[in-house]
Amino acid sequence: MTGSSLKSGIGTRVLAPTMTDVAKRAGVSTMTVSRALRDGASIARETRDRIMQAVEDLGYVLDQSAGSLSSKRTGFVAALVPSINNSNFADTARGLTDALQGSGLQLLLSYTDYSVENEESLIESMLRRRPEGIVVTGGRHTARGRKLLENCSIPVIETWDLPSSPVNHVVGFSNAEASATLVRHLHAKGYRRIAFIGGTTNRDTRGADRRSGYESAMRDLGLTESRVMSFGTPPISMKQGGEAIVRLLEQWPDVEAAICVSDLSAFGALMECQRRGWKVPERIALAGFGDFEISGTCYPAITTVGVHCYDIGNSAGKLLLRAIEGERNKMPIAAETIITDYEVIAREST
Amino acid sequence: MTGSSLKSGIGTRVLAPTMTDVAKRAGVSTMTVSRALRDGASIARETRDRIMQAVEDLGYVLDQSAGSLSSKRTGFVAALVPSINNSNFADTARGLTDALQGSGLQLLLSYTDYSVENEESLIESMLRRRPEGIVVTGGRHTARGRKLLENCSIPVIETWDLPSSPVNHVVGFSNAEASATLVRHLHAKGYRRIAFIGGTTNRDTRGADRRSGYESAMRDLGLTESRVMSFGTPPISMKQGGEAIVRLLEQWPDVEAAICVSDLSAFGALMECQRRGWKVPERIALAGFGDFEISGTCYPAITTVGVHCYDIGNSAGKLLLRAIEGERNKMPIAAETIITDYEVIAREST
DNA sequence: TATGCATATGTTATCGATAACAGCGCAGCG
DNA sequence: CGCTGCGCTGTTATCGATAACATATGCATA
Repeated sequence: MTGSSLKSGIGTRVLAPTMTDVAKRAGVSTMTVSRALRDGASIARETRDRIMQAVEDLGYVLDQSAGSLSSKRTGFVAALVPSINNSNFADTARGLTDALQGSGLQLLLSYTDYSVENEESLIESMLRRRPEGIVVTGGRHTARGRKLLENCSIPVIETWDLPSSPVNHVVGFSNAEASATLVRHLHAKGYRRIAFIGGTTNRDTRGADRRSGYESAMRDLGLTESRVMSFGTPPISMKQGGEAIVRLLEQWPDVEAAICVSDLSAFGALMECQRRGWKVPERIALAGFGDFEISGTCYPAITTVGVHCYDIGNSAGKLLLRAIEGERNKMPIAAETIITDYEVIAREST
Repeated sequence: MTGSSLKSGIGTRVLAPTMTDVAKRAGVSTMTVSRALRDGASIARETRDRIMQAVEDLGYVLDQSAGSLSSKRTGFVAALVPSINNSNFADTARGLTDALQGSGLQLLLSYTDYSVENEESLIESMLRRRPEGIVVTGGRHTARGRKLLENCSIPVIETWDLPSSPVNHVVGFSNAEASATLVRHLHAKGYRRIAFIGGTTNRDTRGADRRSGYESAMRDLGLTESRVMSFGTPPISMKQGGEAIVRLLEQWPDVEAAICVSDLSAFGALMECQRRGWKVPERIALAGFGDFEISGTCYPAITTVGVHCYDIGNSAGKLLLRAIEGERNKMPIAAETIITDYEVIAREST
């Protein structure tokens, strides 16, 4: 008999109990145990109690990987975000988790570190585990990553962006347009010599989109001289934001306002200004992106673009549930694009 | 024949290809395919190429859940952190990921929202998927959660704490002792009327430990009047830190220094002071905990306790690898406790 | 009493891979 | 020439659960 029993000392460990062990102990078949451990199945109260007791006695834990092999349901969805150390994406993850709550689906989260190569390998290792749906951040992938997504035959959602040719579903917004809106807001407030601070590469595609949105908005407003300060590998840190603002004002001392690629770099810039006694917004106005908690708390509070991170995740989660439901009923839903809201939040820094 | 083929339109989707499909196409047995897809197995170069071509043609992705059923290796470890929107835990996750890099083990991350009840259900759903190891945050669990961990017969690591009776391995430090060290540091600098700002409940056990460390250190120093301002549900936000400092100074206007349960609340308190024109550290000195990026960047920079978050994760990851190796060789390693370092980082705010 | 149906449980086949062992061909060697 | 050993590939059994179908029992209804 394969036994239960646990660490009774080094080396004496026995195999974990299986459903067969539980069935034997409860005097029923494994099928009955299987039914007892899920709900909805018809089973006598007394039998279920006996089984539960056996489960308890043996310390049995269902082996879902075995179960999903026959049921074809793994009960999880995969989500890839660039970074978990970023409250924007953390909020999206939270929105996803909340949407999945009670659906029987679990979220398995991983982070790409803003690298599409990492993303590719994560997509593959996630798909190996047969998730029922997958949520990725952004619309840029490696060729192979994209192919994996296209061929995986489960619902795919790209978030935080509006890819020009989506793989499948999309929940996001135009970072370029949001950035342009911020430029127009500053312009309306009277600022003309507006600069942009961001990272040196396009690794952070949303950051790159924000820069291009800035550039096109400046052109549209007839402000031909665009001032882009690129500094540091994305995502740029608070500290790098501080260094960037110094360089910016060295290079273009006449700049009146600077838009930073994110609130974090804007905050770094703001603190550096305070350190140097440069008044914000009098000497230089500062704006960020993302409405992180910090930008509403700091003094002066930072003008930013509020993107609805939680909603992105939550909408993606709900859409995913519908899509997975569709798959299960063999009635796949058509690809959808959900565009989420954003708004300029004017604060003291501009 | 079970086919490959993908979205050719709604409803016409076919089942994902299996290893059998690949084997047929390459004219070999499934066993040979299985060998080709792993490394180390002896296989003819030409055969492998043919198989890889078939894999490519069909868009085949290995089904690991099927594989791990027979091999008894799922190739992943589970990690539970209180929150992902907290750079301390994000750093720990990063340390873990890095340690696991190249080991063939993948990290599956989930967050408990600082709730031991959530933790319990996450432990169970993780264990259902048969991870090869599990890392949890803290030493407090529900009774059932603890039992699950004790009986799961895989290596368990509790982090960020030094539980009095650990389940198995531990990688952490004493939050109480670290907090006490900070109190002594402030005392040495001449501060006497030192307060503590934290949340209203013990939900955040590490926060609670820091408070008790503060209290015992104060007693030890002969400073009998301890001033604890509890405000907000843990983890307390920046904003709540701001409100708490105001209440603190209302209640005890003579307070000279305040230790906040984390850098985030300390930052909130600092900004509120600036808003109100209260000079830091002249009117009130502020210290935090955790050495978040923000406390080194803000102005004035915040004195804090640097805990080696990344190292906690990294050490836990390395320990886990050794432990899993031990399990695989049927030579389980003995329970270890690794105590990580911390230090007071004195900055401008005190 | 016979019929029908719902409830409760068991039996058998199967999910998709891998472990363990077996077999085949060929090179090297005595 | 036959034996040994290695490199490569195939066969069979199996991992632990669930789907699908079969069976048994009890009760209501005609």
